Amino acid sequence: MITINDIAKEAGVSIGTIDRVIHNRGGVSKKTEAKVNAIIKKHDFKINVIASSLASNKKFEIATLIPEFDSKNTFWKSPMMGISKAKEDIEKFGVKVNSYTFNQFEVSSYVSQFKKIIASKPDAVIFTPLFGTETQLLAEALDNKKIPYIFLNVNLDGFDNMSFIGQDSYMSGVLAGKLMHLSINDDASIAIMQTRINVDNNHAIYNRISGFDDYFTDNNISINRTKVTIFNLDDTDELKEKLHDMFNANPTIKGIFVPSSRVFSFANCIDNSKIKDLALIGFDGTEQNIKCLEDGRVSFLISQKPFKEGYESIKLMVDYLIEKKRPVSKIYSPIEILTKENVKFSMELK
Amino acid sequence: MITINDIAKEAGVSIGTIDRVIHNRGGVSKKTEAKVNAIIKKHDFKINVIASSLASNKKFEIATLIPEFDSKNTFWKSPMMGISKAKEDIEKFGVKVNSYTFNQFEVSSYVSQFKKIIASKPDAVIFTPLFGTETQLLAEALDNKKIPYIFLNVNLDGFDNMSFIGQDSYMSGVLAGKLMHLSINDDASIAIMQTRINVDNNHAIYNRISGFDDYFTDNNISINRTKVTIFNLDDTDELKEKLHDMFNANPTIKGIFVPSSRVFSFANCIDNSKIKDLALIGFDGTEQNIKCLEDGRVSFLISQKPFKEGYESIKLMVDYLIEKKRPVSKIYSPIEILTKENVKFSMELK
DNA sequence: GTTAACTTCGTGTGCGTACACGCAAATGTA
DNA sequence: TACATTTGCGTGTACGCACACGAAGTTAAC
Repeated sequence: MITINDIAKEAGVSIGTIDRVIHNRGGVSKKTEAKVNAIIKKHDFKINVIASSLASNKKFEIATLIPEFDSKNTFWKSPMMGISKAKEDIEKFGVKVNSYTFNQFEVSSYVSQFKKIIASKPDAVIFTPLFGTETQLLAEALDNKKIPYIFLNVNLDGFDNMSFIGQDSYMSGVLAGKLMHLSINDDASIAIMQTRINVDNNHAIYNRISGFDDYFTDNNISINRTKVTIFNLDDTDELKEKLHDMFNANPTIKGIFVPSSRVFSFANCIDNSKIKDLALIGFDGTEQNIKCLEDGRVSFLISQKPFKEGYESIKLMVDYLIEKKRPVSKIYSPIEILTKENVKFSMELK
Repeated sequence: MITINDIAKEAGVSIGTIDRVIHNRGGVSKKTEAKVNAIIKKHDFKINVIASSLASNKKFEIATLIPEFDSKNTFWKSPMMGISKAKEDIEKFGVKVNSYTFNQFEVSSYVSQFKKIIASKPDAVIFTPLFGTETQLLAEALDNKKIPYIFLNVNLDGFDNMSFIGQDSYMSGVLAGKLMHLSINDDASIAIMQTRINVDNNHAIYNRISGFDDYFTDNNISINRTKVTIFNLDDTDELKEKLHDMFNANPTIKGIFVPSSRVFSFANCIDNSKIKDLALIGFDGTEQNIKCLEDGRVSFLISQKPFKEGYESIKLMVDYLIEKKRPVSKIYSPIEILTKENVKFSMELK
């Protein structure tokens, strides 16, 4: 393995000069440059990434901004954990990650956090552009400063974002439709549970419902589907009552589709005797959901590996910052089907 | 980020001593060691892999031995690609990977390749212990030389292997059973396609069939299941004839379970008009299988991410060689369900 | 001869690694 | 007891390889 030193000797110049040639930093005569390049080519010299990253003590800062999570809305916990994991992994490369969160129900919190980020002069930003209009303005600030940014989980068109990482929510809805179709008889009917606007990750939810609906429409399956709206998922009494009314009004309901990560809330409000005959399908392998899956109260969970999304978004950005590798513009996470049988193997390897 | 130097200062000793503590090289008094360890723990010091691998100009060599693949038996292609990818990734850490393959139908090829590996004096070996008796002898040689090894894809008990990475084939069979059950009516019947012994990855196949069977038995589902044996999958004529006979003999067959990666062979030998009403379930997201999935001739594929298995086995070993991190003794890959809807998102991120 | 503009050199830096060596206490020997 | 030898514990530092910047050398221009 040839080193910069060997080249310097062979070319009869110092390693400083070699370094300038390699990095095109100028200040080298045409003659010397040609000579050095010839030697580099001759020996197929490749820069030693290890030594390089040790020497170039460049310190990058990446800022991340995603919605906060709490014990009820745990959706954003996984991406955050992925970000944290990536943070550890890349620390050794001298890249710092500063994580910010915002309240997804308050535009003002989004804006103010974003402004903080811009003020911190990061080298790159990874964020969830939940609010279109405001993002317009904020992204412009990043564009002006030539700060690269990646959209995480929510995609908006017409922006200069380097990439988008997230799920194809529509397709995951279609898949949910298929699984539901397999799980119930054709003469049964289905309830689609909706929550009030501004729910956790509501952008995706809308698409999931479309996909779910379209599966039945496109395949000419005439299973009856009812949309039921719940106002407060944390109000167990309301939920139980609503469900009770629902089953009374429509006793043929055998499938319940919950297009959010809250399927466990429903599972916990249905009697054990009744739930046996029901197919519940929901999203995201959160702790509570997995519990329901394991004891058979939920049939399928669809997960988009949100941990990995968070993790990869950082890794991608680091690859860009350090090695100038531009990622592709859209990266879809896998749409994973979780069942009782495979769930315990579904956590990330390692 | 805390360095070895900071620790030395804080402990009031030299960095040499810190190094000895970190690597357990002895020659440090209990007192000093405790003190240093406390500081290491306090600051959560992690060795800087970059600097470490630069300094220790050690060149590790990992040998891998897995079955060869060809255009028909493509199962082993993915692990090999995972190995190749990992190879690239770790090259910069001064770790070399030498890949060997053997003919899975010839014990002698396994043994001779293994002997080559031992002769090459590798620092670690990753291999598929397909033949038990022979492995006994060969693994002993590794034990004697204190060369660590990981089992890939096939697990054998009673060995000193550092870890096993592979799938829980039994459970993937159970899952296949569940999906099959969902896909057909209770009055239909199922054909389980067996191939002659010595088929690609036959170890797993046996377990898959057990799992599949047990799903029905354990859940008291009385769907009729027939086992059909095919001698040569590459003989299209034999296959077509067998299938034809089978459907004649048992017209209620609506589900076909192929416990290997060869489900595409079956799909390609069934008329388009007939296949519409059939549920075909197979294993592994090989190119040909995915094609069948996409055009609807196969309902489900179950995949254990063999690429990732290959990739992770190397990474795990590198972590051990460089950082002395011992992996857990058994690592199961996810049992992934592939459908028409999610298959295009299932390739690895990046 | 002075200045400015180019080129190139030399070296400290990043962070561990590993080995040579120093020093003191413990043990051995006569 | 007096001295030598062995152990045990630590120190100091030369690497590994590229990076980056101040300083010095060279050339050309006026």
